[in-house]
Amino acid sequence: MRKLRVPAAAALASSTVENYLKQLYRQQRAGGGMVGMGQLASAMGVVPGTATSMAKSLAEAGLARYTPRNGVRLTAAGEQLALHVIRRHRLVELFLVKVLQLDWSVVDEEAERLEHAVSDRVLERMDALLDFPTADPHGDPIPSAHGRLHEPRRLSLANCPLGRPQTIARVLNQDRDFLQFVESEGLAPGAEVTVASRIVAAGAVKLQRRRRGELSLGLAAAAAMLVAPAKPARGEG
Amino acid sequence: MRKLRVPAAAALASSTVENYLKQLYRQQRAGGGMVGMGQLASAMGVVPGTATSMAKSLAEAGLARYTPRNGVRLTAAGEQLALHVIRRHRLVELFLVKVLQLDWSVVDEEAERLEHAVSDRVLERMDALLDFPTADPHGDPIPSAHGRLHEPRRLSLANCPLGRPQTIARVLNQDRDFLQFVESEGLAPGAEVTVASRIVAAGAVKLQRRRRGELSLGLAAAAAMLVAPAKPARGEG
DNA sequence: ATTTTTACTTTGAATAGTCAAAATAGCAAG
DNA sequence: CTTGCTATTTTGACTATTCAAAGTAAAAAT
Repeated sequence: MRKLRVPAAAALASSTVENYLKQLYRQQRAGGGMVGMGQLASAMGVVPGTATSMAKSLAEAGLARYTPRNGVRLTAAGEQLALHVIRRHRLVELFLVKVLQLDWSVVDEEAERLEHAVSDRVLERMDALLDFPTADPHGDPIPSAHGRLHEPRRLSLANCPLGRPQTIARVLNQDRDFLQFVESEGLAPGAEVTVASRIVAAGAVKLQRRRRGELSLGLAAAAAMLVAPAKPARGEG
Repeated sequence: MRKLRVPAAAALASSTVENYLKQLYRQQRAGGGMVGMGQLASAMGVVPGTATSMAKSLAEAGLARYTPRNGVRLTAAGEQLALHVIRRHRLVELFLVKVLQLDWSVVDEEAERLEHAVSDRVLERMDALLDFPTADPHGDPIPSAHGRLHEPRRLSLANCPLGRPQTIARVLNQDRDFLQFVESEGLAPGAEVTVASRIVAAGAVKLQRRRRGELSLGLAAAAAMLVAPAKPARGEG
């Protein structure tokens, strides 16, 4: 008799571990490779010693590689798990907005708690009910059930060409107030804007909106708004 | 300057504590008052020593009264918290059935995990989306947001009058196989049946269903099916 | 090169929740 | 009363996660 084959995603991680994985995944995306204990610690809101010991545990569990005084990096297994957590998070976010009508500025927060409690069974239902969406309300792509993630590289309002209409594709900053501002100014994903000018020295980006007139953004804010070249609408090309 | 007034339900309990409260609430309903450490322990699947120490913690937190060698009993505060947990559980169950189309035989299980992760904000939305329901898919009444619960005392298939049509009102046993059986035999809440006879010595209850003919149930199963006298349908009174 | 800084690791301790196993209380029989 | 049984309580230990604070290595600065 052969052993029962257990699904790949059967690895059970505590929600603490899930959060570390998620964070590590982000950081190693952003930072290119090894994540330092200092970064990890401050991102997780713990003291550095805690990050060190968690890094070791993850390594022991085969979810990460840890080199003292150098950093951690997820293994393939760790990355898969991270992607599953991210999938849960983003699907839940979209679900909360679409089905429960919550404001997009709060769903990140809510999903943070729910992502650890949603079973595969429930997740599949949400996925189906939402008609297998590919992005969450902030424009963040949703990993597939198999842990595959396609992140198109995009320009932002801070570095896209001037004078050409752009569609807001993704908002990187999940801060509540920021999102509320973005929404109130009509800059949610899907909105169309043109960057009129940039004064880098002053750190300001001047936008031209479709029917709302001008708006100035700080450079940091502009960099958090990813865009895609707008499809020329009928009668405009 | 006066202190900010914090909402009553602000007490934060770990999910472990929430589970103990829920369990305690049930047991002291069923058993009349004090709950013994043995009962609590076996209901929670822990050793008696663990129950003792948790009982003490609950007492320290003001959620229960604990008398050594006698038992625990929830305080008013503990009962309120328990009712909030039960509200979350039951609302989530109904949501899973109605919105996510999960089978009622599995929602108890799922709600067990979600009930600790659903915020008030999310819960209110579910409540509204479900149009403020008063019972979950098993017929269990849903406590109000203020922690009030109305449990009509009901007869069961094991003790209701013979020969009179009854409507299934509530199924007390949440066991997956049992629920699947109940459903497949057309005995879900809302169904109408008549108890034809009871042979107590043999522990058997014979039912007459609307258009499905006879069915025999064990006494334990019958006792788990609560009923209400059926409203005489038009043309039958 | 030697010092200083910064980042990291280690160590010791705390909390929540748990178990195993030893100690004990209360009661039931004799 | 004394023995025994059962339910309960205690004690000691263990895991996961965390912090504070002391120790250390590598990099930066002089």
